[in-house]
Amino acid sequence: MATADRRPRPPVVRRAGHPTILDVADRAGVSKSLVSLVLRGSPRVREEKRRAVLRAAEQLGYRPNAMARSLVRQRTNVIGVMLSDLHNIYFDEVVDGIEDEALSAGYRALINTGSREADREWEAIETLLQLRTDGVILAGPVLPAPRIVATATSVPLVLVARASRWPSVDSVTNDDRAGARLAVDHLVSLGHRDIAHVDGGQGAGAAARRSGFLDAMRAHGLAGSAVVVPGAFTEEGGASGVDRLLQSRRRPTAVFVANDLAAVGALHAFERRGLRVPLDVSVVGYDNTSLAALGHIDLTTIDQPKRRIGAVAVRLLLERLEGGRDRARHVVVSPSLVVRGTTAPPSARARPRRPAG
Amino acid sequence: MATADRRPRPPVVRRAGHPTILDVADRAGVSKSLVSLVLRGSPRVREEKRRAVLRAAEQLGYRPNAMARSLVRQRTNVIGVMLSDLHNIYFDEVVDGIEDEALSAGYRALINTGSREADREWEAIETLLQLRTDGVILAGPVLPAPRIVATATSVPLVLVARASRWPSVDSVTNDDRAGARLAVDHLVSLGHRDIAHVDGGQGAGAAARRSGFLDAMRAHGLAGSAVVVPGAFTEEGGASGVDRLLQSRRRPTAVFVANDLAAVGALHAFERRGLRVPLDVSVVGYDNTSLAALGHIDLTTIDQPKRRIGAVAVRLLLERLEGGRDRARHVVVSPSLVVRGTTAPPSARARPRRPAG
DNA sequence: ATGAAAGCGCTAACAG
DNA sequence: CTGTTAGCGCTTTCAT
Repeated sequence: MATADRRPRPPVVRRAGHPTILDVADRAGVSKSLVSLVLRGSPRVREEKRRAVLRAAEQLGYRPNAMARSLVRQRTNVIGVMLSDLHNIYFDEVVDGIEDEALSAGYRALINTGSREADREWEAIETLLQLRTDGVILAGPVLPAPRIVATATSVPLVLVARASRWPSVDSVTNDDRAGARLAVDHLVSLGHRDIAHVDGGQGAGAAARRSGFLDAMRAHGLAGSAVVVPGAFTEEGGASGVDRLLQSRRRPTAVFVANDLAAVGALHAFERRGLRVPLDVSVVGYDNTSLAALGHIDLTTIDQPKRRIGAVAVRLLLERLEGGRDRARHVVVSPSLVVRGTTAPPSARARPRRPAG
Repeated sequence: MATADRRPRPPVVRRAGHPTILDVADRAGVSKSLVSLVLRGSPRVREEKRRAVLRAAEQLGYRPNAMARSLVRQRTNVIGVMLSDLHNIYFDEVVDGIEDEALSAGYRALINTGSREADREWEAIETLLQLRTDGVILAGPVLPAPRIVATATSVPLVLVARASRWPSVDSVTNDDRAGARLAVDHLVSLGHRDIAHVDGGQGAGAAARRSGFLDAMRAHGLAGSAVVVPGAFTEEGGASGVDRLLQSRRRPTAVFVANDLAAVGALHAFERRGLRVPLDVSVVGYDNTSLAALGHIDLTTIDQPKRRIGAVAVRLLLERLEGGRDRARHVVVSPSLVVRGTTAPPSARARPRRPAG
């Protein structure tokens, strides 16, 4: 009756670690297959045994081993997210969108960060891939494009917030040119004509926002007064851009800054020079991060539908994973204007007051 | 010679998926054991074969399957991080600390978020555990304590930024009472006597900061003028706290707010009433998040050594994992004062100006 | 120095 | 409806 002696030695002693499906089977007095069936909610198990299994699992504190399962299933049901920079609050909401969408499709999202360094980004991605996540979302990578393209050939991958000039890689981005246009239109409609742009340097989308700005100014017949100064997607970048602006002969009445953080830097730079926003000068940011919404900052800005961007990224992944899509897709979502307190019509400006210090 | 026919049918066709160690072995003309040895850098392999294996792996684009490896090794070398709230910038730096320390110990940190909801937190933890991460760090959980305690008995777990009253659970926190004292000492040394505290409600550490504030005031013989109004760890919480404060007969000359975000809300509330900071009133925050450091905000605050907190959390985990520690440890780190632009000596205050609107 | 074989914990046919 | 069996990809004795 006992088949035990066919195997070298049936281990009598249980490992110290987690209980396995076998422990549950023993305790419930059934085979491990039965346990597997019950645990996965198969309908064709006798109620009696089902309960026995469930009880045994409960008592043992059984917790399925996802690795073992994934190993045989050949899929993990997890989506890996390589978050280049945890400190960039822009991505907070994108990740929210990713998680919600993933969850409702039966996937989990696991995040690994890259500290905005190419090497660490790569390690993060590699970790995710070795874990065999079913797909990978790259949120704002600084990684050189060729590596991304190469990776994308072997695993479903979508790029977020970084336009891919490589048509083979899925991506979802916002329309930066359109966003810049919204900013300019808003300022022009308030009556501004001397509008400057503090750009985002090499940052993702910066080039498009810059040219969008110039196009829009041109469209309004304002090409002559359009000024662009170099900046960056940082507080410091916005501040130094404004400093440069204030050195020039003709001070703009409004400034469109490449993103919210830089806009806050700009705010501070104006403040330091004794210029009041929006009385003396109007400021528009980009992204509509939580920073812009703070009452103390109250920044007029261009909103990106960040949660939706995240959700779409997941959709794209699922299309490949479950829909068998093959051709790359590039989704571009529309930004919109959010008017807050840093923009107003240009006024007869008071002579700039020098701060006390 | 061929042993092939012992197996039902040696699969001639390779799966579509990733190449395996076996593919590499075939290509290099060695056994899979040899490949395993080479890949793990064993010294006792003939140079010739080693190179053959490496080349084959390279050509195939072989990527080890971490799940398969972990399954047999019985450890994953990953530390799971349950991040309750991705939007709380306080944790950005803590996670930096976690990652650095983990990396230098040969571990990877994988993040799963909880959206500050108990249920989702639990799912996040469960996911991590089913993945068999070697240990788990809970960053700011809102989860009911009993579950945490129960989990901690079956897997190395450390709590961050939430003091555990359950001595069995490792934790690392900052000394909130000491921090509150630093804030009060600073304000008193500037000459303030009428100091109020906008508290953090039910938030983690709020109670300790509150009582720390009261103790410190008492120590300065200022118990009589110490006022505490309810608030929360949110912008709104800080603003409403200040609103309440301004309704009372005697306006304080300085306010210690429960955290930076709330302090920014307080800043705005004062601003709305036409009160200037720090001319009319001084404000101190807590945490020294990146928000406080923005030039436009420039908040005096209490710094928590956030990266170190993260690093210590990993250390605690490793002590259990590799050092076999058994008794729980509770590490408390010291906060420090960071003076910026929102605090100044109290002045003969101008009568509060009402804003135009 | 290298290969054969036995699993790690689980799922999935495939019998009965 | 339930148990048997053969792996998933990899590590690890144990022989050779």
